Amino acid sequence: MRRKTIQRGIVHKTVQQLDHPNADSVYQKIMQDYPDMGLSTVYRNINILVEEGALLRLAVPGQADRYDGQTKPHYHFFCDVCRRIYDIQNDDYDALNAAISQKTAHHIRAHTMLLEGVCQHCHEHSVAAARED
Amino acid sequence: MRRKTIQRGIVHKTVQQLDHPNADSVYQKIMQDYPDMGLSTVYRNINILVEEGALLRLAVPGQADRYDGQTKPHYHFFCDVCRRIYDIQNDDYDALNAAISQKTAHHIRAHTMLLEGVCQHCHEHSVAAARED
DNA sequence: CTCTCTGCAAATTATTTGCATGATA
DNA sequence: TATCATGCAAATAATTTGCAGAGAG
Repeated sequence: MRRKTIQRGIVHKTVQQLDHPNADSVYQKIMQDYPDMGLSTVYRNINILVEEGALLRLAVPGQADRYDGQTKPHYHFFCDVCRRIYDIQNDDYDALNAAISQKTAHHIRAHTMLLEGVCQHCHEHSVAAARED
Repeated sequence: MRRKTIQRGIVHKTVQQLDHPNADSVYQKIMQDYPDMGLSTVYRNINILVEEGALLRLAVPGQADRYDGQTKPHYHFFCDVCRRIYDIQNDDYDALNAAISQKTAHHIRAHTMLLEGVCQHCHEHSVAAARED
């Protein structure tokens, strides 16, 4: 039987407090309040939480995996420039869902779509930079 | 000036011959015909080809990166059960593109959407297995 | 008291890098 | 012949595992 531990609760709460963190960011944050927790405990509990469906694991190109503690169905957008992950909610989520053909797959897991490109914020930055040339 | 090398051509061709391979699969395949090529040469040239846009890098959860040598715009579907990657073409590609709101992002890079779930093939298998119980 | 979980250190996997040598413009 | 690329081995980064002891049921 699997026990519910203090450490797992802390890991879960910390992932939810941060913005799509990787395992090391979670560890660093936890260290501030509980300096005795080990990195492998963070990894072990993250894996258990993902297995239980309490966290979502996001694979991003060329980086450590990120985690998401949000439980409401949504998708993700990864900005190639700032490497931030944005949640795709509501209208956009519904539109994408409607477009997914049942031919392709039997079942698309909620949450797990990852789009990739340049976010509005970074785009405006690059346009502004170009004007200065 | 970057030179065009024999090895880079071999790496490119080999990725195209295989079905969304990881770097090691590409290396193993190349070894059969060119046993003197080094693994780091495979990695180095894969990275150059990705940078040039000749290959696409796909990050999948809990595994080594996969590569795709197809240049026509398309998206991807990763089956959580068999861990195969399927290309999403034509009709489905157009429908997904139409659903992507400009609110979310300035520009979604072609090719880079990764859906995740259970493919038709694995779904039928699991239904058949359930009938036998 | 038993058995799971933890923290640490060592192991593993995927990928990158330093360097002496080989190949190409 | 000056550079750039290669192959090898060592280095690095992310993650997992083995194990002795702590803690919960």
